[in-house]
Amino acid sequence: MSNPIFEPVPTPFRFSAAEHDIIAFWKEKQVYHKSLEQRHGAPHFVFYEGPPTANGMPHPGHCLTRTIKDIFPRYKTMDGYYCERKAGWDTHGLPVEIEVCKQLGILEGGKAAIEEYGVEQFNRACIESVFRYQKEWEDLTDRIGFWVNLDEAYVTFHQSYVESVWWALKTLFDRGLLYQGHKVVWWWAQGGTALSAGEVGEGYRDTDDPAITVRLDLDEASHAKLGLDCRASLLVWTTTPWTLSSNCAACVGADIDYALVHRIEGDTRSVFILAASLVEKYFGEGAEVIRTVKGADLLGLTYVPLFNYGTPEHIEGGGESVRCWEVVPGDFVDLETGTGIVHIAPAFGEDDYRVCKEQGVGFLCFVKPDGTFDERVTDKDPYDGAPIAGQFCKAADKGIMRLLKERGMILRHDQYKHSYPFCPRADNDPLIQYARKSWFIRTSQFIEQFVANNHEINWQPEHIRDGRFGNFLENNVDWALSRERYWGTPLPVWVCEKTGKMECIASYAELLERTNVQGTDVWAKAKAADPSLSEHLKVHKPYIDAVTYQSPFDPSARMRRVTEVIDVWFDAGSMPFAQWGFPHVPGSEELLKSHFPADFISEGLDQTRGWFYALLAISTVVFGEERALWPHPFKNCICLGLVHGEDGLKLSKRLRNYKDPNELFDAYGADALRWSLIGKNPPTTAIRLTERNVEEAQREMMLRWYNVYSFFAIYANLDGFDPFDAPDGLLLSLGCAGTETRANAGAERPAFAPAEERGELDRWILNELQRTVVAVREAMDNYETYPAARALTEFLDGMSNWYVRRSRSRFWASTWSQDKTNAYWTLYECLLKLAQMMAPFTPFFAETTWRNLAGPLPGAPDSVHLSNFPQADKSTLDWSLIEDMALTRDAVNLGLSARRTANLKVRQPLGHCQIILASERFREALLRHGDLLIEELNIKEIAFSETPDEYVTYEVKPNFKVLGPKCGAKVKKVGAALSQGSGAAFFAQMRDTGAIHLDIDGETIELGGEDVDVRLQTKPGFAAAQSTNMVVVLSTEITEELRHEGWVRDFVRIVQDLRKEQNVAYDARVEIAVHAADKTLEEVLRQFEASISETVLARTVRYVDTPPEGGRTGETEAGEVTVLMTP
RNA sequence: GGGCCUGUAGCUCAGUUGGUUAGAGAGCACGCCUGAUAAGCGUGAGGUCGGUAGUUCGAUUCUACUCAGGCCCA
Repeated sequence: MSNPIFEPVPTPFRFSAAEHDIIAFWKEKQVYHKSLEQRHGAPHFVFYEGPPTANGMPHPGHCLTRTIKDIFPRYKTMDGYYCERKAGWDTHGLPVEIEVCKQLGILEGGKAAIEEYGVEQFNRACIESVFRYQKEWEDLTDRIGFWVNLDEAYVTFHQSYVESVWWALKTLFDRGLLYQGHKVVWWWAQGGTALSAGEVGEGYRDTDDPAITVRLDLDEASHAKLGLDCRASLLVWTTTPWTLSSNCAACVGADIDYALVHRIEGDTRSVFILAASLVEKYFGEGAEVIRTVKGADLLGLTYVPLFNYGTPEHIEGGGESVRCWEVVPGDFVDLETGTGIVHIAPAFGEDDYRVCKEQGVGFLCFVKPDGTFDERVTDKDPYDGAPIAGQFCKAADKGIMRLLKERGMILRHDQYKHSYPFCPRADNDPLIQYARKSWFIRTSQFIEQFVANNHEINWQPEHIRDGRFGNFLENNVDWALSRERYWGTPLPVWVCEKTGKMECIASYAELLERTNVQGTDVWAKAKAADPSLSEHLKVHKPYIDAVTYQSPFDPSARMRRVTEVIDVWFDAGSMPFAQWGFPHVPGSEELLKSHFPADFISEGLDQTRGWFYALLAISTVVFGEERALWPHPFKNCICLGLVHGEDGLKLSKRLRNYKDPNELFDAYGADALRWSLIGKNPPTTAIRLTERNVEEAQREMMLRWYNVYSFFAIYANLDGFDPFDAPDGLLLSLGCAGTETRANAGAERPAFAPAEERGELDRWILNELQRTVVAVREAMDNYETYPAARALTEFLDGMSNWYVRRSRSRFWASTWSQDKTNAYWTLYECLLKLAQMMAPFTPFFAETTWRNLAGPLPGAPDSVHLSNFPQADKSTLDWSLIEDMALTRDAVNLGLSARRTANLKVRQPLGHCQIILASERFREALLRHGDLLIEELNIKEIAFSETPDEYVTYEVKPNFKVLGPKCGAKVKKVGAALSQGSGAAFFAQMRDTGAIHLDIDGETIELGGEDVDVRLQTKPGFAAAQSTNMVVVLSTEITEELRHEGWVRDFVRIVQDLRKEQNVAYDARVEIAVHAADKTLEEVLRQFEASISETVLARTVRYVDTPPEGGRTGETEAGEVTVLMTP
């Protein structure tokens, strides 16, 4: 032991400390860079990092994404690919602006407050805020073992990135795919800004609103069309009376039935039109329905606007061709609420806007951006005479309703409780849906291509493709690109101030090439005044806004940039090319070509409509539509489930329902955390990150692995096992370079023997190893971590709980034999290959074991991550070996179970056991492992019973899976016939003639061996246990000889316990003094003294008459013994 | 309100051409073993496979509806 081959393994093992050592080792030796260099010239495995934002703290959910993103690149690199991992940061957008507003204390002031503060100062604050938590992010990345190149990360606000995005927008602009229109947003009128979806989601709460049913009177022309001669009205329902003045259409479902209901009001007759199924709800049972028509029959009917300022000249984009106040079809009409006819105000509803656009209906808006009615609204509240104009829209509801009631236009007035969003920044301000001028990309034109492209992607889980993502694509609407904000990629469109004609600019340099460029000095001055300003700010607001040039459309006019910035999703989705600065940066084209499309990406499920969509949409639209090139820009995508907290609910900062990842790292290690995330269930399902799970992962996987590793290291060092003479075949399979074989200098042990020459147990575990390699590769190649993790867990279990357990005595053998050599080589290979297979999942401990174990191996890489992932040939697997061992383990378990039932502890040897088999084909396998059974069960012999009827009864049942398809409905009768007859007789018939004949309804049916299952049932009164395959019956007779052997084992156990207690070295010899209370026991001990001494390494054994001073007393079946042990 | 996902042991989860004794882990209880030892092994208890109906000789599995939870959207 003076010069151990392997580093002694510390006990207990500190995972966290060891991981820090590994991180230092990776850094010092630049292992990540080496892993790349080593694969230089190999096929690329392309990975895209979805950029996180570093202006928020990383939380436990990010542990999962970073783990998955690490696993596959590591795996593929070990498997021979070249896989760069370029990090990225998402830096623009509303979340950044909100953070800064909070810092500045101007959050509640809306956009006006930012303008007042100054856009220049504001954006400088933004750029500083962007990397607020960069260190925390980098620390997490390191600590969890995510290998990614942070030094060359792409950053979305960098000039090269912004210009790349500009280039993409210009290609769209030039192809006519970028256009201006309206976008209905959730609008915070008081703050003058649209809110992000997230913010809107936060603000929903239950509120009471008026719900009124209003009549829209059809005009004369429409009366005629319906053949009516009296006043006729469509009934519409709304919870927002203030939107009625901007009504432009009434929407019906083409397939819905509508009723024309006749009513007498005073002395006038009227007809009301509404969904047929709602007539009773509105008019009671006795309503007179003149007739029923389909929605399709109502299309094109026109009606009189509710308010007199609803006149054609107010219609935006007006003119002869624009229609208004007309019945149009819509697919969103439902009959749950309202009348089946929907009031359409395109300025105040997304569906409304869409349907008007599709139908060519005009646009009306009488509400200003600040939420008040404009001057064109001439009505006054009949209650107090206050003008509606100037009132806040929602506040005007009351006056408008009074007005309509007075005119007899309201048929019904209810209250309606529903969930409605308020501004989370100012609780009492209701949000309104409001159409804003906006820029769009014509994505809806590409739906077919999106869908086809999507179909080529391998999604994990699979249902995303046709489910969530597929549905989303099919319902695609044009991408609303622009944002009326400050900190974002500026929309690179310049407008001629006279003609309104536009140009799109693809880079700053291109901008400078224009005629008579002015305004660049604004940036120059700012930079001169403060040289610390980031150069990248040049392409941002407000500096870029200052740059103007002479209009090519009218020499007297200037071109000025539009004011908007763009959606941050467009930034993120542009990363395949923008990360290289394509096409402006020299060399970017080659980089793009070699890194497109990605083989693998992964993010949380919530990114379906975010990054995943942005990537696919931009790529499809920008890089063409050729089917042959699909899928792009990613081939495989894992959609991770959401990480939930300790309580199973979604992570919440407020509830603090999760532990800081760093605490978990310290307590259990990053490996355990990683394994708990991917090894316990598929990462595509919702995952609970609990301390218990991490602790469990450590115990189940890491500690078990550590135990085997430690076992090996202890005995290999004791025995001086040195793998220096590993044959080339083994070296090669481990990915070691191999060197000249060193001379077997004075080795006392037998040489390495090939697997096929080793014993059954060795061949078994090596087979299991092969099988595991096959399973892990199969799963990983299909981007499924969970089946891979299960296969690995099972392998480790077999290795620890069966191979090592069964092989212990071989390692302890005092002299080298071929068998001992074989055991060492077998376990050694298993541990090394396990380290390689686990390396992608638990990179730290895999590295720890590899570095120690492979150290003495000629030509072994320094790091497991520089080695090759194990190969395996499925066709050479010996399945019968695997099955036989499973059968043997089954027999052992049954024997142990029987022992327990009979209360016979394993230390008590028994004479024999009888095994009764359900099938003779098991016999040979069990015979082959007879020694193993004898040892595990501590019996003298095994036998296959000649008189099974003595112990068991038989039940012969149909094998439904086989028989079902053959006999169909007759299986039941077969089953009945079998259960009525004697099981033993059927079993005998089957055994003797190979078939069973049954008479069913006068027809003879022959059942072969495959057609039936035989079940064995133990008769009562035996120490026995059964499974589907066999029954194991123990002989419970204990002869004197057996009893004495049991005593000896009791005694040995007491001494061994003492050795452990006194910390006696594994190989140290001792003297013992014994006092046995029972004289017979002493005699027995004397009789077995030689074997006892050998087992417990005793030089001498003394028998004394009184319990020795300081001795330890223990209990045997033959009473107390007291033992004193001295070195 | 719409789309998608999930409901299997007290807990966390497996379970594919539909086949009759539905599994694992951890926890619990009991026991065993121990030269891996702050480990290891076994046994046991615990199930209307969310519910209802249908298809079928047969449904945890397929279909429809329904209930509960989650996510995305509204």
